[in-house]
Amino acid sequence: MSRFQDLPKAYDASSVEDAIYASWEMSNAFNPDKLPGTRPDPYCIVMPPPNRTGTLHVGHAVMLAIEDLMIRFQRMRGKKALWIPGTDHAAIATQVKVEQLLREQGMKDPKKELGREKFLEKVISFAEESAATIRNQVRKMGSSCDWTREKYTLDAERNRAVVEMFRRMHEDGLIERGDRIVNWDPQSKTVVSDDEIVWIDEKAPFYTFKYGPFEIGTSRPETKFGDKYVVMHPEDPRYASFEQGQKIELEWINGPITATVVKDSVIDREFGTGVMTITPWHDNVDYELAERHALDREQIIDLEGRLLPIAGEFAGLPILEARKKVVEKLKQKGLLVNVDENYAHRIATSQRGGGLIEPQILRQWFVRVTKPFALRQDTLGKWKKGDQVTLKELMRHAVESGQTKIVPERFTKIYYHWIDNLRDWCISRQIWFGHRIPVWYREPGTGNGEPGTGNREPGTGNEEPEIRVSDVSPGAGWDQDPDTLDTWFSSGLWTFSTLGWPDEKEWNKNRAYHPTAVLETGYDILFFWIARMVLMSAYALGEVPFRDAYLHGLIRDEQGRKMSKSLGNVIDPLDVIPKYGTDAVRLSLVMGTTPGQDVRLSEAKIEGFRNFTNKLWNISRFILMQIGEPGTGNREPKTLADRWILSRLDEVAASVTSKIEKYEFSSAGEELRDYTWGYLADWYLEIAKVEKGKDAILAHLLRHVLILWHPFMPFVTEHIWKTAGFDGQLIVASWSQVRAQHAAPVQEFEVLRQLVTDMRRLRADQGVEAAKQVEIALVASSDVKKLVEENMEVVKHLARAASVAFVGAVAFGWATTVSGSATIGLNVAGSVDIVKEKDKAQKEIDATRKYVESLNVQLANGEFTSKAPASVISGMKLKLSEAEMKLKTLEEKVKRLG
RNA sequence: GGACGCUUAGCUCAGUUGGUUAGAGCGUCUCGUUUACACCGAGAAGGUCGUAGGUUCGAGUCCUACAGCGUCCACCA
Repeated sequence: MSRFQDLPKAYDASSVEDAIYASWEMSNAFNPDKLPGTRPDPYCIVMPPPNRTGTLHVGHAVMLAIEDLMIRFQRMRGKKALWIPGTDHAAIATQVKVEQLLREQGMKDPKKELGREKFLEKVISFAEESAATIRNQVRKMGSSCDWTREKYTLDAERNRAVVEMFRRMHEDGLIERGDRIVNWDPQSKTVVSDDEIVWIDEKAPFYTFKYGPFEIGTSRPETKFGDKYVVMHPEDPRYASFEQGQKIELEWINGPITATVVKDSVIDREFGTGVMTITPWHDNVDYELAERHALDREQIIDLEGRLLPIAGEFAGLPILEARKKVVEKLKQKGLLVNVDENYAHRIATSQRGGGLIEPQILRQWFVRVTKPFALRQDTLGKWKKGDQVTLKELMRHAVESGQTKIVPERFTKIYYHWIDNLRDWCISRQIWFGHRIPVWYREPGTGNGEPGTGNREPGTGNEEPEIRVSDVSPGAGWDQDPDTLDTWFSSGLWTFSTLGWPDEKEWNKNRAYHPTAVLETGYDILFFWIARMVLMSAYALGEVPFRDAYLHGLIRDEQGRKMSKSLGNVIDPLDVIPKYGTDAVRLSLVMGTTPGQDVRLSEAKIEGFRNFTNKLWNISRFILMQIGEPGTGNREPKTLADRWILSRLDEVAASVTSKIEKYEFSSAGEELRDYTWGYLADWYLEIAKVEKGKDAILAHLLRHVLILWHPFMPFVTEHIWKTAGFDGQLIVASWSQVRAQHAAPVQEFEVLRQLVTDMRRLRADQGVEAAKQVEIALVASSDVKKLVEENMEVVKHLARAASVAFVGAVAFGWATTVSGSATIGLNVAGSVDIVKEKDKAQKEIDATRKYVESLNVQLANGEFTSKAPASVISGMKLKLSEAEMKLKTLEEKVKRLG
C-alpha cells in the first residue's frame, strides 16, 4: 500500500495556497541573491506599481499572472531573476479619493478644515492602508516578487531620485517655469496634463451673434467679454474687403468696443460663417493664434470658475449661469442671430478630479520636449556625450532602433504618432500629496501660498525671482514652491530608481539589471507611462528602460463591456480565488488571450480551468498510487508507448520554451494542456494500466509536467511536487532538465492511436458488429498486423468492447479475411501522419512543378523578353527560382519520410 | 477628420512567413461508473472564415473597395 492511497480525490486550492506561498517566501526563493547555483545572467522585471488608492482589480491580476509566469520561467531557466514589487502614490488619484472619503464622513471642505499638514497625514495613512491591502493581494495571486526590495514611488530614496532628476533637467534647461495655457480643473483646483483629460460627447446650444459686420458662432458666450479680435481665413473671398489689422467699431455685450481684424489660415472656412472671435486665455487654439500674432489676452474666468470684473455686471457669476444671462442680454440688444440647439461637441473633464476643464494661462513648471540640450553621456548607441538632441528624438530613437520593442508591434505606430504630437509636459500640480517641487524662491511671496490661489498666476513683469533647486531649504528667507510634481514624473524613473539610482553604491550593485528585460502593462498607459520611462531613462542613463514592452489587453465582461462598479459586472479576482483557486484564475487570465487584444472573462471560463487543475491533481495522484514512491530507476523506454510519450515530452518542452520566449503564453499553455490531458492522461496512463513496469518513466513524466506547468500554475504544481516528495522546491527546480533526453519521434504509435480511435468511432457509429468486421480486416492487413500483434493488450484495453473481435481474431490465428475489407484497413493506416505528410508534400510538388513548367513555357516563347519590361522578367525569374527551391526542399522531405 | 483593432462553429477565441479536408475550450446531442479524476471517459453534430472584387498554380492569410462593432488620437470656434 503506497502512502498516496489516501490523497483526497479533489484538489482543494484554498487549503494549501497560503502555506505554499509562505514557504517560498521563507526560503528566499524570490530573492535572486539567495537562489541556488551560479546565475550569471540577470533578468529583471519591475512591477508596474499599483496605485495606493484602495485595492487591486482584475487588470492588476492579469499583470501579476503574466509577470509571474515570465519571472518563474526565467528563474527556472537559471537566470538571476528579479521581480521588484512596489506601489505608486498616484498623487491626485489618492488625494481625490481621500477627500471624497472625508466628505463622506461629514467634512465640507477637508483641505481647508484640516490644513496641509493634517490633511497630508490622512492621505498618508490611507495610502499605507492601501499598500498593506495591495501587498496581501499581490501575495494571494502567487506573485514571486522579491519583497525585500519593495519600493514606493514616494519613499525617501525615490524622492532623492526625483530631486536629482529635477536638478539635472533644470540645469540642462529642460525644466522651465513659464506662463502657458494649461488644463485647469476648477473642482480639484489643480492643473492636469493633456493625457489626464476625458472627453465627453455632449449636445449644447450653438449661438450665432452679430459682431459688427460679421456673424460669429460660439458655444461659450460667457467667455466673449474680452474678444476684441475677429479672425478669418486670409483667402476667404467673402471677407476679402477686410484687411489684417483693420479696426472696426462695434456694439458688444457691455457696450461699444473696437475690434481688430486678424487673418489666419487655421480658420475653417466651411465652419459656421468662417469668422470667429478669440479668447486666448481660455482656449488652446486661440492661445496659439494669439501667440502667433502677438495679440493681447485677458483672463475672463477665475480659478473658481467665476467671471472676473471684466464681465461687468456679470462678474462673480459661475460659468453656466453667466452663459444664460449673456445670451439673454445679447438677444435683447438684437445681436442674437440664431441658436442651434443640437450642436454636438466634446467637453473636457478631469479624469481624476472630475471637474470641467477650463483652460487657463498659468505660471507652471514644464519639461521641454523639443528643446535641444547637450547630452551628459553617450546615448542609445547613436549620440555621443555633448551632442545636442531633444527629448523627443530620444523617445523616438529608442523604439525606432529596436532597442525597445513593443509587443504587439502595431502599437509602435501609435507610439510614434503620440510622440510627434507631444507638447511640453506640464509637471507641476496644485495638490499636496506627492513629491514637492524642489525649488526655493528668495523673493517673498513668489512661491509661498496655497494651491489655487492667485500667486501662481502669470507674473506681470518678465523678471524671474531668484531660485534654488534643492530638497532642503537653502536658508532663512527662502520659500519652497507649494506645488507637487505630476505623479508620472516619479513613475518615469521607476525602472532605475527602484534599482537604487542615483545612490552610487546601490546603483552599482544593481547596474546589471538595467535595462530591465520587459515591462508588462496594459496598453491603456502606453502614453502615460511607457513613453515617459523611455524619456527619463534615455536622458539620465543613455539607455532604454526595458528591452521589450509587452502590452496586455483590457479585461471585459462576457458581453465585451468594460468592467465597472456602476455596471455591477466586475469580477474581482480576490473574490473568485477562494472559490476556484489562484491557479485557475491565473490560467483564465492568460489562456485564450493575445497581446494587445481585449479579453472577455466569465466565471465559466475560470471554472473550466479549475477543472483542469483538478485533472492535473488526479493525474498526479494516479501516477503516485501506481508507482508508490518516485524513485530514480531506469527510465529507458521499453515499449512503443514509452518512446512515444517521452519523445512527445521533449518536443512539447522545446516548443513551450520557445513560445514563452516569444510571449505566446496562451499558445504555450494550450500545447501543454493538450499534452497533459490529451496525450498523457487519455492515452499513456490508460496504457500504463495494462503495461506494467513504467514506474521510473511515470515519475519522470510527472516531474517534468510539473516543471513545465509551474510558471502557469505555481500553487498546484508546487503542492504536488511536495506531496510526491520530489527534491527541494519546484519553484527553484531547473527547467533545462526537460531536454535531457530526446528520442526520435515515434510514428508507429500514431498509427496505433489512429487505429484505436477509428475503431471507437466505427463502433459508436455503426455498432459492434460492423466494428468487428473492420477489426478483422485490420489484423489481416499486413501493414498493421504486426503492430497490433505487438500491442495486443494495449489495443484491447483502449478499444474495450470492440476488442472482443480481436480475441476472436486471435483464436482464428489471424486467418480470417473478409473480402474487400483489406482496403478499409489500409485506409485506416493511410490516415496516419506519415502518409499525410507525404501526400501533402507530393501535392505541393505537383502544383509547383506545374507552375514552374508554365513559367518556362512562357519564357521560352519569348513573351517576356520581347514585350515585357525588365522588372516583370526579373519578377518572373525570382518566382521561378523560389518555386524551384521549394520543390527541392519538398522532394527532400518526401525522401526523408521514406 | 485621422489612425488602429475586430468580424472564423451556438458562445469565447487561436490560426506565425499564402500550401492537405480551417483548429481549441465551453455549450449541444448520443453512449458510458473500467485500477486516478463526473471538476470524468468515449463518440458525434456544427463553419459560403463580414460582403464584393483583385493578385496567385493555390487565399482565412496578400491587395482594393464597402459594411457593422470597438478603441485611440485630433485646435472646427
